[in-house]
Amino acid sequence: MRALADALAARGVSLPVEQVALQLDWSGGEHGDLALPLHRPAKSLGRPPADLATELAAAFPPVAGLLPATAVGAFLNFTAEPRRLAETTLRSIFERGPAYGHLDGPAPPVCVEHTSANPTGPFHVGRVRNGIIGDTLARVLAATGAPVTSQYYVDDVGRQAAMITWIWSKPLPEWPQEIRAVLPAEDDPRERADRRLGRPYPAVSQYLKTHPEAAGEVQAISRALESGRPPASHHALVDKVLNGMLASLARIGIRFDELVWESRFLTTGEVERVVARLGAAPHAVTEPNGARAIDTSSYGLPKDSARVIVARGDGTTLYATRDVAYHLEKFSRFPRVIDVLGQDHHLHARTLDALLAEIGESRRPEFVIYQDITVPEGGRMSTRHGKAVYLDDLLDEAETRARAEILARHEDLPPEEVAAIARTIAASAVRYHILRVAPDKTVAFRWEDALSFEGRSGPFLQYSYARASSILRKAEAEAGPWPFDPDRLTTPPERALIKRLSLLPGVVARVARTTHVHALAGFAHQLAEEFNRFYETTPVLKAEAERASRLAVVAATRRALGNTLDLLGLAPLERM
RNA sequence: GGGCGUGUGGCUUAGUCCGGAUAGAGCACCGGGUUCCUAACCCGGCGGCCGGGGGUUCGAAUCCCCCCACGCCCGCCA
Repeated sequence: MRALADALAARGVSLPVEQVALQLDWSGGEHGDLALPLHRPAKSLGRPPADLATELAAAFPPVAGLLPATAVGAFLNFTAEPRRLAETTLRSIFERGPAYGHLDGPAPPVCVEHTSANPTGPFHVGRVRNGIIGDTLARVLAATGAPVTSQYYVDDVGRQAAMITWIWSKPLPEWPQEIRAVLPAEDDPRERADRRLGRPYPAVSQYLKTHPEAAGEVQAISRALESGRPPASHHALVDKVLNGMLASLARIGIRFDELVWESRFLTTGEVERVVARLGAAPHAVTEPNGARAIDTSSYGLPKDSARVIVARGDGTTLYATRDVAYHLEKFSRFPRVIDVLGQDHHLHARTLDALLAEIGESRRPEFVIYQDITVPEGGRMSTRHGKAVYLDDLLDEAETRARAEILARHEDLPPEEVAAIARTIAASAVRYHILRVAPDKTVAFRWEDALSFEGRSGPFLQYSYARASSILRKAEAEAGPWPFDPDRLTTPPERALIKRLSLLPGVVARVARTTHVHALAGFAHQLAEEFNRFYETTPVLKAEAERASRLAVVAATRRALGNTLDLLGLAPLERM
């Protein structure tokens, strides 16, 4: 299929119209696989487009793997020769196996930083959108042949982390009453650390607004953290909360190659060097109170935020300054650097760009910006405003429902297997539900949608995979691999399915280029849909002459769908 | 006020970067389908002046301009 564009371009030159190749477009419709609109060239020739189409169709030389070009109205249509498409597609899937859909590479090493939520407590669904996008992007980039490193930037020196240490370093009797009130009457030892240790956080945040003396204590801890003398319990505490949070993410398949602790850049002196470089920068200014700043008005930032403070009068630094140090380190290791950020960080991204420019750094991270997840009452999901749905709660509910669905279908499965399948279904439902929406679109969270196992959902993909597995399981007595005869794969559902299978590598390439991971989610649904149509209309095990060839189609679909699930971070299921 | 983003059937959305044929899908609703490989499925139907207006073009959901609505950001927080 790829060769088609080249073949046409080569011939296009010999045709009277030069810009032919530029008009090529995937139509994917009933008219053909590739369509060439001829309105423009016809106009420049002063001829009716339909005439030109007819003439070109007749004159177009045969191309290997293509049916003869046809003229429909003003369009010149090309269709892949189904026999050959089946042949090359199935063969490629069987040869490449788990790598089908992957590109040959190599591609330059890339760093994907995502999630990086402050270690202050459990994840709500809004925060998890970052990880779902980032983790999926990392998987797709790896499939292009790039060595990928995913990073979680742990802010262990900021005010948020200081708040956690502040409250937990006090003996319980000394806790302010309004904070203590949020603790449950009895400690549940089974509770994970992020939930237990993060529980007081919203109350602390509230309390500090009205209690300056407490805010002062937190400030003191903050300074201690920045100066590299953290309270004894600090690191272990943050580590515990963080590990609880990571366990939560692991439930939906999100994982990290590296945890990057922000404190590291302070202790190595890298932040200090950044401050020095910024002090010597072209637009460096010093505020009356001794704070160091950069005037970024020449970078087109909104004028109200044109002055970016990089160090306070007391010498302590701010998030943006430390982020510069972090990015310099990333640039030293990776030719390509991607940051996944919520839209509330958009201004920060532009500020970071400006600061990098100020110190003469020419490289920039690529930002993948996504919009909020909102709640039905309005506004975005937020722990502090008490408008949050926690990932664990959502997954727990999804598991409960999945279990009921499984039990309604299978009475004989051992409980452990039911539980394992339910976990997998729950994870895919939640992950897919977030993944399917374009990142620049706000997601309005609704329980009934997030818990859907039907239609455009993760479980639908898994169900399709399970159906394919089931057929192959039943056929196994006769053992694969299945030889196929392209001449026996001629029904419309078969052809449509095979065409879809052939598209996966192109989708991977496009997603890697655009970072639009939701497009892969869309492809997965189309593939599963195509397979289900095939499944409903085309007998496989009971077929006679076509049996082996159809089994090959099922095996190829199972493979390609499995690879796609893997790229999406969803687990395949042999039965469900 | 300034900046960024979004607006597509009742609801959720794809397509917008790179303009082309009848704007794809899911949910809901209506009507069908299981002696046959898992009905978490399939088939059919209903439902769209693509926020509004202007412009460019043979052709606009897509490009340009203006307006409206909604969300977020505009800290010596992160």
